[in-house]
Amino acid sequence: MALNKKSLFHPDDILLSEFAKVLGHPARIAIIRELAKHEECICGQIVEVLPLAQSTVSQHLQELKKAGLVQGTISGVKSCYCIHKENFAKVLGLFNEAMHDIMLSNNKEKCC
Amino acid sequence: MALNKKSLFHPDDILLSEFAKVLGHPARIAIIRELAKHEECICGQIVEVLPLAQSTVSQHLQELKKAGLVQGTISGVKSCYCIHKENFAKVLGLFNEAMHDIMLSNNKEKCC
DNA sequence: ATTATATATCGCAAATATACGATAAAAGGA
DNA sequence: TCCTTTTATCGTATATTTGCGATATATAAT
Repeated sequence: MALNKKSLFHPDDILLSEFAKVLGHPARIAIIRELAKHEECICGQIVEVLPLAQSTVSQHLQELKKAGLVQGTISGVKSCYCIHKENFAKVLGLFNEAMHDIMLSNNKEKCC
Repeated sequence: MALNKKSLFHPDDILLSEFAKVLGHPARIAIIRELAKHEECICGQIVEVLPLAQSTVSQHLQELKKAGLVQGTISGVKSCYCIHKENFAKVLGLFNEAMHDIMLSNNKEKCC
């Protein structure tokens, strides 16, 4: 690869691709789903649900956090995570907007 | 990594993550946008628009094709691509459904 | 027939991601 | 205080992705 070309793209495309990328692993989809499922924010509970080692789950959580889709606080020995709804809604909105634009694009019929 | 754990996840999560993954690179977002922008299906035109070598663009196109989001036919020397709207709409629909469920999940207030 | 053009594929190098075990850190309980 | 529990981080191995140049292939043009 030599150099990372990602910065050469349009910021909008970078933003959307980063949102997509972080959801581009089944473990992270599963984590988000698990967080959505429970009132209480989960912590080590997620580890039990996923077929992955604790350290790996922790890494996935960090990535979701870094992307702003999840927030977490330490409460005692445990760590509490939940979906960062504000951020999530915002980026999801941008994503949907972009996808919507694409879907009603003007290549009416099958072109190829 | 040793073994690929992806198959241990729920098929739904795998499907969604694969959709997200293929959109997880700015070049592929840009390609989709470019395809949506023009009536005519683009081919080498995409190469001109992107800051990447022709072979790299071709690879990204193949990935989009493999994921079913794009279709392409050869017309003469040129190659014509367009968005596979049917597939795209279907997977996007599933994705939106899942995201929607997540957004109206029951962790009412900030939990952490 | 030769040449030019357009695209796909191959082979490789480098970057990133995935995964785990080991270990660190920090709080709670004995 | 010492031990246990919970989570984060480090180091490392391996897998995957990204990217390019070189090359193959196939059509079009001369």
